Amino acid sequence: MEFRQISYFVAVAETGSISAASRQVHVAQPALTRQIRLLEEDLGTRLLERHARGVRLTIAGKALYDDAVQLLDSRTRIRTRLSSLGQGLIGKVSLGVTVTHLWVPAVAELLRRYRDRYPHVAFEVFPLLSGPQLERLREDSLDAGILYLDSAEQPGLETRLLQQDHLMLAVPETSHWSAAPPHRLAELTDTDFVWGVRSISPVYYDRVMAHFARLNFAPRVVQYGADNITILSMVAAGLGVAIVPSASRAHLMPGIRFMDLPELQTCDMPLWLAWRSSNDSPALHNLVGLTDAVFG
Amino acid sequence: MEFRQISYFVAVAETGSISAASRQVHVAQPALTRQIRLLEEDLGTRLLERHARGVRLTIAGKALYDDAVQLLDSRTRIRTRLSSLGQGLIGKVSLGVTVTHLWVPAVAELLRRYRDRYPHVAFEVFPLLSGPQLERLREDSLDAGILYLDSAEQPGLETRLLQQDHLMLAVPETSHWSAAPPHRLAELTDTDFVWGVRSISPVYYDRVMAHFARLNFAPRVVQYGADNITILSMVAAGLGVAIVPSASRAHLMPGIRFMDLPELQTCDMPLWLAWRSSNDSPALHNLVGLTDAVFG
DNA sequence: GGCTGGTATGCTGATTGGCTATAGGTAAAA
DNA sequence: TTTTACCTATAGCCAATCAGCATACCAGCC
Repeated sequence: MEFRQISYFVAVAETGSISAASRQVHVAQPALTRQIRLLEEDLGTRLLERHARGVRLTIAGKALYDDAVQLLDSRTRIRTRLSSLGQGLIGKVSLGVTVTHLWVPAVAELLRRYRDRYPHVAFEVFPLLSGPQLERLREDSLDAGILYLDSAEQPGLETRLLQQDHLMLAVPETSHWSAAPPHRLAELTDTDFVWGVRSISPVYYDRVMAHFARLNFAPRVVQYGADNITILSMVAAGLGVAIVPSASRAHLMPGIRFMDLPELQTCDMPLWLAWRSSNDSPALHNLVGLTDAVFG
Repeated sequence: MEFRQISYFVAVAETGSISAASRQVHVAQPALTRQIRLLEEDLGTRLLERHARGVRLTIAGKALYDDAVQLLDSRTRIRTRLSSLGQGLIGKVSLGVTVTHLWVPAVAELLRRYRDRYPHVAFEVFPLLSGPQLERLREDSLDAGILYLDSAEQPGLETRLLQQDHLMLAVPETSHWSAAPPHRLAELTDTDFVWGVRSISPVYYDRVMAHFARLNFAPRVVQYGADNITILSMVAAGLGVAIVPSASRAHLMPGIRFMDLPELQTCDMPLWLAWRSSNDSPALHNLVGLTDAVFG
């Protein structure tokens, strides 16, 4: 039983004649006669009653017809599904984004445009910090991530620079710094700082610490926060000032003033899109393409 | 996309290696390599990542695998269904039986044995008189019938003689004939008869009438009944005597005595099994075979 | 560097599938 | 009844396809 024979048989069944079917499928009549006979021999059953004016289906032929149509349908369905999958029009793609950057307009734009353009792709966005993203990329439970990396060269990963973040200062509106912004970090020696925990995002943390070491400045930390939102909440509550990525500006939290300091702006914090080099998902590559369009 | 390629692909997917699959399907490795490549070209998608230690499925390959397995399952399912159908193990068969003969032990035995032997065939038994059976056989809404025919030769039908019925007399137990059975029909000249209506079973009716014409006997009919049961009920009620097929003996109705008369026993009433010659249903032919066994 | 276990490729022979021509059969038309 | 038209079946031939063999090539491993 081969697909060729099945489609011939369906044509014969639908036209009620081998000759008519042969014209329909653009194959000579003897070829069809033979293929039908081969099918019958293969199945061990007569499928047609041959008459002078055409053929009629036997009981077995009728039974086969329905199944045959279904088989052919299955085949075209598989074809179109694979084709859609190949173009990344269906399937699934998962993306990790640091919570901080979910609020950045360009990122939001990316998510929105992807959903608009590929509405049938199951698009899952996971709010994850850089460390967990990297882990899940490596273990293949995440297709792509928007995250901080210590280097563009990541074994087994491909990367693309999205934007260059810097650091900035976040102070409570109630603080005297709010009215009279500092110009140098040194002015903040006696100021209380809210600080991050290293474990949750070592790449970011180490980068900031390295920069501060170069500046020879050691903040007086009075409080630690688990993530950026927590830290900013504490700043808003007046617990102290904080050093945050410039992307945080998108948060628009009440009670906070963001300020740029030249010494902080020189700390480059590149934001990357990363994915496994061996990931052949077209849906993912569409996402990469769209990222180029949005950030390029 | 042909079944050969699909089954090769499934083997490759399951073994994770073209070479291993080639051993499994008993085909040389280059042939498999080529067929897989043809399949990929046909579908316009890469299905395998080739590595030194074997192959891995791509996204498209994984997607195809599930469908491919289903396709192969469908194929074997179709095969077994057609085979069962060919042996008459599944499908449907409809049989008409005259109400009178439903009670005949051999017929009941036939029905029971068919159900036992072919439990998965939808076996429908229709209580119908001979005329309607013949009609429905001709219009193909009945597979077989157990009925009276005016001749064994029926155009378009095949027949088989089941048994030779005769006629007999049915008298009420309350009748004086019950105590002193008649020996000749002539004795019944002044007796009331319950008679059948021609239209419902012309073959039977005409045969009886022809026999009576030969005997030169005209019964005094006081009442007509629509079918055999009705007629017998009237006899039981004492309305008169009746001439009935000998098969009616199986009915065992209270208040009735059946009696044989030589003149009635000479009226042959052959009971036939009949089916359309063009009916190729194996389930039907199994029924015919079983009929031979039961009645043969 | 050689070995091992895998995939890819070129060549050849066998199988298969399709085409043409034609035979044979049956139902409708003449 | 004969003829015609239309259908299926068969035979023979040719082209395309497929499988097998030998071998190249490639990557990891000792």
